[in-house]
Amino acid sequence: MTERAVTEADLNRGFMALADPVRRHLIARLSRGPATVNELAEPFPISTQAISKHIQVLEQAGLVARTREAQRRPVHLVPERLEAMTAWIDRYRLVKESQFRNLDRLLDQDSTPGRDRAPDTRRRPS
Amino acid sequence: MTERAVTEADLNRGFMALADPVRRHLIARLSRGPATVNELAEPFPISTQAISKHIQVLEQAGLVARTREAQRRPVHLVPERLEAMTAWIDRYRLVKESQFRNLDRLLDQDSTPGRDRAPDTRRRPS
DNA sequence: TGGTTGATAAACCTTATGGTTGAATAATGG
DNA sequence: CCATTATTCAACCATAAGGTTTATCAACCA
Repeated sequence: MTERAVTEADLNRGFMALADPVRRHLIARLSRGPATVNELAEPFPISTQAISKHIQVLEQAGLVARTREAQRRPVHLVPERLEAMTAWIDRYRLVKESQFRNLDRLLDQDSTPGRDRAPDTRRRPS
Repeated sequence: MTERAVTEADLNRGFMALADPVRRHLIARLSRGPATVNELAEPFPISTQAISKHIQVLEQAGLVARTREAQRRPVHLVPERLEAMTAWIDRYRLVKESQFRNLDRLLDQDSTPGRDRAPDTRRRPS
């Protein structure tokens, strides 16, 4: 079924697509079923053209697809790319707190012999 | 435990942060343990200042945090925000194929489903 | 056929992003 | 103190992102 590998560019476009709140709302709406551009645009205070552009962004990210229904172009969700994105995140989100604890040791073996621990002199907020 | 709710702006910054391949590589590197800015910058063909800015983006997204170790500012991963992002995606990626099958029926009955609210998510003016 | 509906295209504007270089800041170690 | 190391700040530049408005395309229907 054309299981093309997810590229870096796919992740760029995928995460960029989800970085916009309008597009996240569109995803949420489409998770309840397909909708046309006008239907999707209705709740938003921006123009239909802007929504159309958002849908193009989602489509190029592989998150949605469009079909043809008379004059309308119903949009529906394509969940596979979302799965690939969670798969990416899940590789890195399972980090143990102990890695933070290893901080001093990791830095010590680098170059500096400073055994005395650093005082908590974080930069003063301006 | 400082369990502040994840806001829309948090998701904006979080997904935007992951939309850049350099920052994703930084996340991958940091998932293996903390590192300083110079260490993080070393594999990349761009300036250390650029990496520093990337780290600031990740920090403002809540994905990493910095401590102080002598002159160095070791960076470590903060996995909680990544978890929140997968949680967001997981709400919508579990879409049945049947929803696509319902396409024609949904469009025929001219229903405008789920008019819950109009989210005003316009880009904020300066 | 021609009008209406649904959606996109094109041109444009403003702001954000990601990079650069050069200078400044902070802490360490002679 | 002073030089060195690590990092950030500041100014600048090119391009992309998100919005607008106007115009165009495509398909239905009266």
